[in-house]
Amino acid sequence: MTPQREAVLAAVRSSRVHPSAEEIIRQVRTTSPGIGLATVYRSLDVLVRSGRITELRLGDGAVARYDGNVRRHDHVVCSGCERVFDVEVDLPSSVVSAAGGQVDVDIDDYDLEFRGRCERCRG
Amino acid sequence: MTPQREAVLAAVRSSRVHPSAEEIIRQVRTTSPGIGLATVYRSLDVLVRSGRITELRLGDGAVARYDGNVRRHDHVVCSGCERVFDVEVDLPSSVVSAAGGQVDVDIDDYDLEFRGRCERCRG
DNA sequence: CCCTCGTTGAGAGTGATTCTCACTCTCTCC
DNA sequence: GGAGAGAGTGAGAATCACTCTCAACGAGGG
Ligand SMILES: [Mn+2]
Ligand SMILES: [Mn+2]
Ligand SMILES: [Zn+2]
Ligand SMILES: [Zn+2]
Repeated sequence: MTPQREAVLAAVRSSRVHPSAEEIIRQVRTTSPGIGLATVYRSLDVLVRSGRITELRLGDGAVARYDGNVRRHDHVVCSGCERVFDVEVDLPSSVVSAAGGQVDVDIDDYDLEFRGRCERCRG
Repeated sequence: MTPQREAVLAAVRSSRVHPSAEEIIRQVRTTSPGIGLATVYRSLDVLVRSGRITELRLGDGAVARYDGNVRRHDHVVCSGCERVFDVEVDLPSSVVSAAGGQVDVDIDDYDLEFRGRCERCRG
């Protein structure tokens, strides 16, 4: 762990919005102004690989978002403003085994993403 | 519907592999050799907007994949070979309402993606 | 025929991410 | 208290999947 990686990790952990790389870079540069773009992307990769953060591809998948909460949880994405909210729901294991019963794949994980309109985007 | 759009639709519908744009282009060019890249992307966009096909962002989300099956169903992705399989599971509506109860968002849809290793990639 | 307009194909452009490379640190190990 | 090795860095070029621009085309209605 280098100072740059610590700074990136701190930025991801302290954010509540599932930030994109660009948002992370802006945040990190407030305290480490000289950090390079490539270093931030490399740090994110190192942190994801080591399980300290999670990478999310939500919505149209155009940009990666990062999550400092590595406990299993799911997300709700507003289709208006694209904000991402955390939810903790539990998918009955019968659903997972039903899926596993239909294809010859050992399922070991899943991602569940809900979509809808938030209160601001409803009106 | 122009001949190009028909050709793209036919290619997506006849594929069983949730093809990417590149795979679709290759297939379409076997019967319509002159079709342009931009036309294929535009056709895919038209077909998605009109609800005749679905766009999927699976796995790392780097490339879009398309699905001629527009009935609601879910997918299992092999983390070894990245092949995509269809499954029909039903998510209890209590799970959706549990999610909706935790955030102020009117949830109207969800995507559920399972991950695991297929029989080929296990050994 | 002739106009209009939606569509097309080629190629340039875009945006997020990744790669390359010269340079700098931080460790050993004399 | 250097010397060398190796990991890590920042700048900028490169990549990749798409998206845009634009001149040309082509069906359909006067
Ligand atoms: Mn989260
Ligand atoms: Mn499918
Ligand atoms: Zn919203
Ligand atoms: Zn496989």
